[in-house]
Amino acid sequence: MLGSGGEVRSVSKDHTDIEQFRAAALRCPLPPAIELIGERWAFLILRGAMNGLRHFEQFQAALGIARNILSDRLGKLVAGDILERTPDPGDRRKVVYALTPKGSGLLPVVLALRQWGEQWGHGQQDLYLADQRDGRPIRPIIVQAHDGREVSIHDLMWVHR
Amino acid sequence: MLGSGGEVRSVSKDHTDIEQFRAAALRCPLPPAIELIGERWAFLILRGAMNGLRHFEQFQAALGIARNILSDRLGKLVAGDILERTPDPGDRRKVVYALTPKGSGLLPVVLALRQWGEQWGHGQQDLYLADQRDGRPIRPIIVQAHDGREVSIHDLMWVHR
DNA sequence: TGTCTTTAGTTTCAATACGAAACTGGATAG
DNA sequence: CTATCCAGTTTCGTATTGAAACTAAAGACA
Repeated sequence: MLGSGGEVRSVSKDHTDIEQFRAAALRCPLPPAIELIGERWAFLILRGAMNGLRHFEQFQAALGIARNILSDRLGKLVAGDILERTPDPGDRRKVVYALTPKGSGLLPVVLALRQWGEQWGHGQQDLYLADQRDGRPIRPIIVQAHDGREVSIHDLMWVHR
Repeated sequence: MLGSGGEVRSVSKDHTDIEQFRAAALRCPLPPAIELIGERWAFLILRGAMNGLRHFEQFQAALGIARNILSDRLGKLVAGDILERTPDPGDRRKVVYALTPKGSGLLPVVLALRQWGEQWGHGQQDLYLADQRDGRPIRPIIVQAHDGREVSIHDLMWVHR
């Protein structure tokens, strides 16, 4: 909020006010979101679901996660309306965990983090995501102004509604 | 990968192969990225840094985090080249934690998660982010095809380089 | 100068979360 | 009818977290 470094400019030109930050943080959507998907494994389970994993045993084998933790995380993701739990109609031993619309809504988050990791050298893959229509790779995920220009953190400011 | 549900279509039309998923996961940039910023508090520290927090005591007071954990997380973020630690030139008791370019690169991730939380009712704020140039709010962060069309998870496929 | 305060940690110890392995109970296959 | 599979749960040892007190260096002030 001071505006002298690598951060978003504050709408008030005051010096950084911790009380102000704390007040804003109370209504910020980030902490509840992090509580839902920020726990260890939750994000990787989400990635798994986005890549076709559906059953308990699949998640367990693919991620190598302890069964009790997997059970706990799947339950929380279901409770948070990110995954939907339904008995498999073809085999009643099995259970299907599928993304809800809310869960699919996390795709930009997952892809942005993946692209960031790729860009900064945290492993790289011989796989890329492409549009099915034309087979061309998707764009990097960026922050855009209303007219589509890419904006950096320095170009932003907080505004009161 | 089965392609019948809410996930990215696999380039191979085979049934979901756990071995294949595990192999791909080995080179996936997500797990290392999550190891860096997926720990409890790390993401909130990052948000704080993006909003002008600079000093240890500021982070502590703003987030209400235990001092030993804060110390540990700041150290890991510095080790991961997400924050840079420098003594404050004006007051040598103080230390400045500032975003590196790599840290600033996480802005799309933070904003995408924030927008998702806002969209799905996890708290809402009377603040919004705007472009300094024109004061207009930034666009929702989306996944785009090469030509700028918005694509959903169902429109995507994995392709081998 | 000497004392008080601020800043950025570290230490200690109790509470919580995690992980590996064994176990359970219902459904399916042969 | 028996063996196997699936989705969990239980148990117990280990690792992480959190609150509070403590430390060391630097600045403020008289």
